[in-house]
Amino acid sequence: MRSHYCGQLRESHIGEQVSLCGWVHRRRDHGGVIFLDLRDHKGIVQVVFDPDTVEAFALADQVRNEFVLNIVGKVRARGANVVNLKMATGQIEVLGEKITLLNRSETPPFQLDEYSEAGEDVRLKYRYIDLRRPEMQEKIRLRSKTTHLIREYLDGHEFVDIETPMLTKATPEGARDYIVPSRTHPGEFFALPQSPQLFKQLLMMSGFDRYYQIARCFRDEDLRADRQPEFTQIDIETTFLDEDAIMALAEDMIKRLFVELIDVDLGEFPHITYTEAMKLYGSDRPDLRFGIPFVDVADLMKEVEFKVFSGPANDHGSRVVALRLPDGDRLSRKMIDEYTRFVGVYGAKGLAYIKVNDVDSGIEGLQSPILKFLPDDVVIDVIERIGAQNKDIIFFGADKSNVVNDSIGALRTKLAEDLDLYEKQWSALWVTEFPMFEGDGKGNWGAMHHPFTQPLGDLDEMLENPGETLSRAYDMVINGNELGGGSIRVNQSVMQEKIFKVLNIGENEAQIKFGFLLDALKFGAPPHGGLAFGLDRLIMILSGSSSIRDVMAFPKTQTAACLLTSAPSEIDELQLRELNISVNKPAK
RNA sequence: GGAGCGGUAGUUCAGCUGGUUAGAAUAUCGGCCUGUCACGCCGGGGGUCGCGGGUUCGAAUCCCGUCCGCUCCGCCA
Repeated sequence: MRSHYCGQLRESHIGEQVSLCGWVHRRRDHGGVIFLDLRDHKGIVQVVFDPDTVEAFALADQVRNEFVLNIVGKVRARGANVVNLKMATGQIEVLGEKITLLNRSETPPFQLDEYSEAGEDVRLKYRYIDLRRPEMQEKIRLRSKTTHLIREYLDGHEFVDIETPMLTKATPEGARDYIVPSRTHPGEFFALPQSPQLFKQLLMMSGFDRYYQIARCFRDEDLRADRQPEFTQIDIETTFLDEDAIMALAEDMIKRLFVELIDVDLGEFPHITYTEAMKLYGSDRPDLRFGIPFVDVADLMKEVEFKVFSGPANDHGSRVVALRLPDGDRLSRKMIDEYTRFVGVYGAKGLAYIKVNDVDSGIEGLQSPILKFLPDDVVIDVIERIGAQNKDIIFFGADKSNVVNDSIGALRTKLAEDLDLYEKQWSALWVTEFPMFEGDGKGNWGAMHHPFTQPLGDLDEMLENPGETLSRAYDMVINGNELGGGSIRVNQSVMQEKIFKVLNIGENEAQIKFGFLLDALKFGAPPHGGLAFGLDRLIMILSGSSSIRDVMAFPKTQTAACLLTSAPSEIDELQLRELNISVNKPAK
């Protein structure tokens, strides 16, 4: 039926008879001549109909947008005065000889041209039409190319692609599970996997040496612009490799993807420890496309009444940092108010700042609502430490450490975005030596990565001092996005038991939840480790998308619903009975 | 669970200090047009102002509730 793609026709085809299949992108009727722009996924070509070809002309008159046609015609050069340089096919056109109407179309719910913008809800309801748009075609095709290259790379490095179950065991750790009722075991439930974590570890114990899977994962948590309940991981696990070897391999793979897909050389990834990342940027996924590091000044302010920053008392677990924005005089009062509101979202109770008018004039050269609350020598010391220059604005965060890190860290990236402070386009790095545990301040510990991560250092010391214990975990960060992460796993049951002990998971509980893993560790479990990348986020970055939904063919809305299929939906009474489920609908 | 923005024609939006018949652009339909390419010109049709309640002589507009979409915090690795 088809001899050529619409978008592929060029001057080299002039004189050829072609048969094209596609959708009517636009129709221009000039009475005596009709132009149809025919579109397929390769692009658009103009087809001309002349009244001499009576039948085809009559049909071209009837045709409307998004009708599906087969057109037979002859490629010819356009006259010099009607060449369209905006079109890839603009040097030629097809003289239409015959139209076969393959299908009609109702008027589309939104216009498909590049000049119209439809709301996302309409686009999602008619996703099959939205995906016809070249922009969406490009993103979904980029995704396909990416997974292809990943498979090619990993296959070439002796990785084995192995599928793991989707119906699996609920794990109370981590995120909320999506639950599937079991018909054959009344009252019992499967969970959809949050990640293939334990299965891939078991596969290492089975001697597969190197495993990968492009695996769908599920987490029943609230959505964000970069988070969907159902998402895809590039899941990787290896045996007998240490973290440096694993990072080197993953880095090589990602670098190749960037070169081959978007022609970007990411360079060698610097390594930075978690501790340093938090100290300098207040974030475990710092955006290093620009500088502006935190400068700690708490020691200079020991004697200062902390209230001037609206923070809590100067006690343990708090932090005071300064952030130096060069040419800060470009910020209006209104913008500073806006940033004050912005940090408030993260729990900061205010945003103190000092404007540096003339750095050589001492205290006289400074301007700030907080100056009157601070001893002059303290202010001068701070200004000196941060290396202030004229026109700078110095922001301050003073509060509990996590509030300072979250709020000033977010302010740092927000300033970069708003003021375009980027010094380079790409920044890829590794963050290493994450803490093993995070506490709630009441002596309860949770695993920061997951409980199967190996701690660094002595195990007895870990039991003594969980808060100080680091781990053999690592994250890859690109432009401030956590792209992936992993760790060297626990492969000895003694170690695993001690970790459970810190997590206050009793022997019984551990047996019930992870008994199969603890058993497996006793039968010759080799050293192993790996990592997982968020495929969706990777495609977002590669395609420059601001929403994860734009790189998924059929994403869900913020309430985790599918506007296309109207899922989730109620099910039959009969289905419920078979599953031994009764539903209590919440009162509306 | 919380904060913010939005919901008006098929679509994108204006109207919102309450007051005749709710507008624009585009799409759509009809007519004209032989070189356009976001064609042009003329004419027409098209509205549960998200939904429910309230205030009022009168509500798209004010108030309360609710649903939906988006962004963010919490949550989530």
